[in-house]
Amino acid sequence: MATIYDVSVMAGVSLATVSRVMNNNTKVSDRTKQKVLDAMQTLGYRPNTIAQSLASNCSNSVGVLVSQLDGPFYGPMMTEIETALRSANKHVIIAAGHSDEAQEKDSVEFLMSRGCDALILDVEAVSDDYLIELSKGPTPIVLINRYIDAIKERCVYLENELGGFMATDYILSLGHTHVAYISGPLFKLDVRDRLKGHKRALAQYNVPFDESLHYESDFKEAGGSDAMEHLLSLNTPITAVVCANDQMASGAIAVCLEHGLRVPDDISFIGYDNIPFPQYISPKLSTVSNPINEMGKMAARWVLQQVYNNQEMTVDSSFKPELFIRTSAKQID
Amino acid sequence: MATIYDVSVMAGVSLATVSRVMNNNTKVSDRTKQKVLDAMQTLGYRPNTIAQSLASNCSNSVGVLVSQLDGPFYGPMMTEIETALRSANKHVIIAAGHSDEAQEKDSVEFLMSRGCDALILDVEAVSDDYLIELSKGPTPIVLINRYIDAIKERCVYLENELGGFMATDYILSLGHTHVAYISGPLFKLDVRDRLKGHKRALAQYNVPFDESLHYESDFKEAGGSDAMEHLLSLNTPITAVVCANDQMASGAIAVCLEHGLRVPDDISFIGYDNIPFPQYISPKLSTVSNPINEMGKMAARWVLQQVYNNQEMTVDSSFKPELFIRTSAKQID
DNA sequence: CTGTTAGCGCATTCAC
DNA sequence: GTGAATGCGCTAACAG
Repeated sequence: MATIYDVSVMAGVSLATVSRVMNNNTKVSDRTKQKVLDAMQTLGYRPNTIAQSLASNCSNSVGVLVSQLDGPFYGPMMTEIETALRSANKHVIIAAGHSDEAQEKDSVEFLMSRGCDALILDVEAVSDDYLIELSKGPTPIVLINRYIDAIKERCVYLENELGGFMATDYILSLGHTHVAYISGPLFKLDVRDRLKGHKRALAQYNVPFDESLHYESDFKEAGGSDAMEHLLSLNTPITAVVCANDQMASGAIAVCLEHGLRVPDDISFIGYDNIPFPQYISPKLSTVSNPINEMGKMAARWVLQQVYNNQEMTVDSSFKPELFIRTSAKQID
Repeated sequence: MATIYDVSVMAGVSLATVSRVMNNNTKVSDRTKQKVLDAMQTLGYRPNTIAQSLASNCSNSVGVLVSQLDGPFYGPMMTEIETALRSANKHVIIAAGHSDEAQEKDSVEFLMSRGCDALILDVEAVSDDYLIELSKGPTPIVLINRYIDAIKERCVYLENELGGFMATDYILSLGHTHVAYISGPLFKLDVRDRLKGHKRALAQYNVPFDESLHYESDFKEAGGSDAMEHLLSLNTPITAVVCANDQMASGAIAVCLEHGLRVPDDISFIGYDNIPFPQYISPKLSTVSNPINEMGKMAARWVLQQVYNNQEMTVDSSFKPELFIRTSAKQID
C-alpha cells in the first residue's frame, strides 16, 4: 500500500502538502495540487483511515446498537442509517443488545472503546438514568425509539400512545365493543404507551377495559398464536382484537383461521408497525405505521449535523403514526 | 482518557510492560502484572483501539457486505456473524451492495480502506473474475452464498441445485403434473441453480418443462403476486406452483386466495428459504431450508480461524438444504 | 522478565 | 503557499 510519503516523493512536495490536498482545508496552488493528484492516481493511493483517525482523533465511524439484527424491524432502519452515513463517508459499526441490560451496557462499552465518534442507540433494558449519564460523556449519543425528557433533544421517537389510540379508535369506530388486546412485553416503554392509547380510546367510547381480555405476549408470531389460543379458550365473545405489533397479529390470525373463524367476517384484527410481510397475505392486515426507517434516517442525520457539523441537515425528532386500512377489520352489524 | 503512559507511570513500570500485560503474549511476573492491573483499574484505563490498530497493523474489524440489510434474509445472518465475531472481540462493519455491480465494488473499496482485516461478502453482481482477483489481494475474503471453483476454499454456500430438486421432487411425489415455477432474477447464480434442480426433478418424473409456466420474478412478495396473476390469466390447468423463495410464494398464495382458490385444496405451493414469517400464516408454507444463519456463522468462523488464527474452529463450507413439509401442498387425487 | 527505542501513517502547529 | 518538525497511543524488535 502506498503511503502519503510515497505520494509526496513522487509529486516532489512535502508530506504536509499531500495531506492538505486530501483534506483541502488550506489553500494549495492549483499546480502543486495537480501534481499531487496525479501522483495519487498513478500510485493508486488510498489514505489509511486508521492513521487518519489516530492523528485527527476522529474515527469517522458511528456505532449502532439495536436490540436485534433479525426480524422485520431493524433491517429497514439499518438500511437507512447505513445509506445516510455511507454517503458522508462515515462507517457503521453494529452491535446487538438483545434487550438485556448487561449486554446493552457491554455493547455500549464495546462501541466506545472502538473509538466511535457517536452512538445511535435503540435500547430497551437500560435505565433512563444510565442514558442520561451516558449523554454527559465525551461520546455523543442519539436514542431511537425512546423518549427521555431530560435529554429530549437526543431522542428520535414515535408517538406510541397516539398510535395505540388510533388503532383502537379505528376498531371502535367500526362498532366493535368486545375487543381483546394482545400487548408486547410490558417492561418496554413503547408497549406501555400503546396500551395507554388503547385504554384512552376505550374510555372515549365508554367501553370498559377488561383485564381478562388483555394478554401480555412477546412481539413474536408464535407469541401471538399463543395469545389467541388463550383468548379463544375463554369462550367470551370477542369480535375484534387489537395487537401491539404486526407479527403477533399474524400469529393470532393464523390461529383463528385454523379454528375455522373467518377474518374479518367473524373476527376483526388490527396490527401495529406496518411491516412489509402481512401486506401480502390474506387478509391484508390493517395496521398503524411505525416509520422506523425514517427514524433511522433521522438519527443518522442528527449525527451528521451534531457531530460532523454538516450544516444542511434538518432533523425532526418526533414521528406520528399513520393508520393503514386494509382488509383485516370490518364494520360490525 | 488515560493512556498507556499514565498507567506505566502509576505502576512504576515501562510502557512496554503495560502493553505486555494487555496482550499477555510475553511472560510478566505476577507482581508487576498486578501493579499494572491495579493502575489500570484505578485510572479506568481503556486501550485506544485505533492506536492499537495502527501499531499492530490489525484493526480487529471485519467488513460484511450484503445485498441488502432489510428483508427477512440477512438479519439472521448478521446476527450470527455479529455474535461470533463479537465474542472474539472483533467488530463488524457493515455495508450494503444492493445487488449492483458498481455499489458492490465501491463497498469493497470502502471496507478495505477502512482497514478491515477480512471481508465477508454476499455479493451477486460482481463477476467471478473480480472476486478471484480480490482473493489474491492482501485482505482475505470469504464468500457467502456463492460458489466459485477456483477459490472454493473461500466459499460458504448452499447446494441450491439440490434444493431446487427437492422442492419439485416433493411436489411431483404428491402426484402433481401441472406445475408452474416462479423463479427469482435469472442473473443470480443461485436462482439458476434452483431452476436447474427443478428441471432435473421434472425430467426424473418424465414431466416436460413448459416454458410458459415459468415466470421470472424478483424474489419479493409483490413480484410473487404479479407472477401468480400472470399464471392465472393463462387459463391453463395448474395444480401446483413451485416458488424460488418464500416471499414470492406468500405473494402468490395471497393472490390465489383472493381469487377464491383454496390452498392447498385447489392449488398446492412450496417455497424456498424457510424464513420465519410464512410459518405463521395460514396455510403454513411448506418449503426447503436455506440455513443462511448457519452460513453466516461459518463465514465468521472461517475468518476467526484463517485470519485471527483461532485454532479450535471447525469450518464447513457446504450446506445441504432440508425439506420442511407443512400444509401448503397436498396429494392430488 | 523488563526497559529502550523506533516507527505505524497521517494531521497539524510552526516557521519560512 | 509550502516545508520541517512533532506527536496521536500503542506494538514490536532489540538489548540487557
